[in-house]
Order: sequence, then structure tokens, then C-alpha cells
Amino acid sequence: MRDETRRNMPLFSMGTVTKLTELTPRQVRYYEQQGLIRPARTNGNQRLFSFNDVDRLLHVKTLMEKGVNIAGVKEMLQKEDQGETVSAEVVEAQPVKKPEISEAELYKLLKRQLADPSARSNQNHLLRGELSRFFH
DNA sequence: ATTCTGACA
DNA sequence: TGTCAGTA
Repeated sequence: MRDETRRNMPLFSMGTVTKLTELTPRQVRYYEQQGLIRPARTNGNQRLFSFNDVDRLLHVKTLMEKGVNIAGVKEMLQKEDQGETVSAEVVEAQPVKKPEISEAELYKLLKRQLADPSARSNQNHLLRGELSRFFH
């Protein structure tokens, strides 16, 4: 199947996403309300995030850490969605380059997560299960 | 055990 | 944003 299709495949649970992004569930839900992401839902109304969602979330995170507010992040992601390049001062913040998280970076994150021994018998099994579908 | 929505001493 | 409540 097409790569874009794979990247939009609903795979991850809230728990997995919060561990992958280091964001709190509160933040993830809030960003969704702001229209920054639109994860799919299970029959039980549970969110199912795609690779793209995680990617965007990480993007949002780095932007916010640079002092950009929701309005600013919203504008930047919106323009990037339109294919435009966000260079800097559209917002009341610091100059933002091109923090677009690369797939390589995302894979590294996932790999570390899967290999992390400190995270004892946690839910790596869960993550593996979710990813197995992606790598099918 | 997890996640969800709504609400605010 | 945190957090507690009452569900599904």
C-alpha cells in the first residue's frame, strides 16, 4: 500500500502516544480540540493515533518548547499543511526554523522505546503489537 | 487497568 | 495545564 496510507493508519493508544511523546494525556486531548490532530476512534470511543499524529504531536511539542503558543502552532502547522514553508515571525515567539520531525528521528524514538530495558515489563508488548500492524 | 468528557477548591 | 469525578 501507499506510504501515506501507512502513515495515517490508526495504530497507537493514548498510553503509547504519551510515552512516545512525553506529553500528558491532557495536552494531547487539548491539541486535538485545537484541531492540531484528528485521531481515529475505536467503537468504544478510544482514540487511535496514526504515525502522522505522533509526528505532528512531536512537532507541536518542539514548537511549544520554543515558546510558541497554540495560536502560533496552529498557524504554522496549517501553513505547512498547505505546503508553505514557515520561516519565522508569524508568531510572538522565537525564530523557528524547520523542526519538522524526520521519519528517521521518529524511528529512532520508537527503536529506543522498544529497546529500553529500564522500562521493565511494561507495555512494550502493546507497542510492538501496534507497530506490527504498521510493518505488515 | 485505561481512556473519555466535563469541570474548577 | 493539573486533577478529580463518574463512565464506558
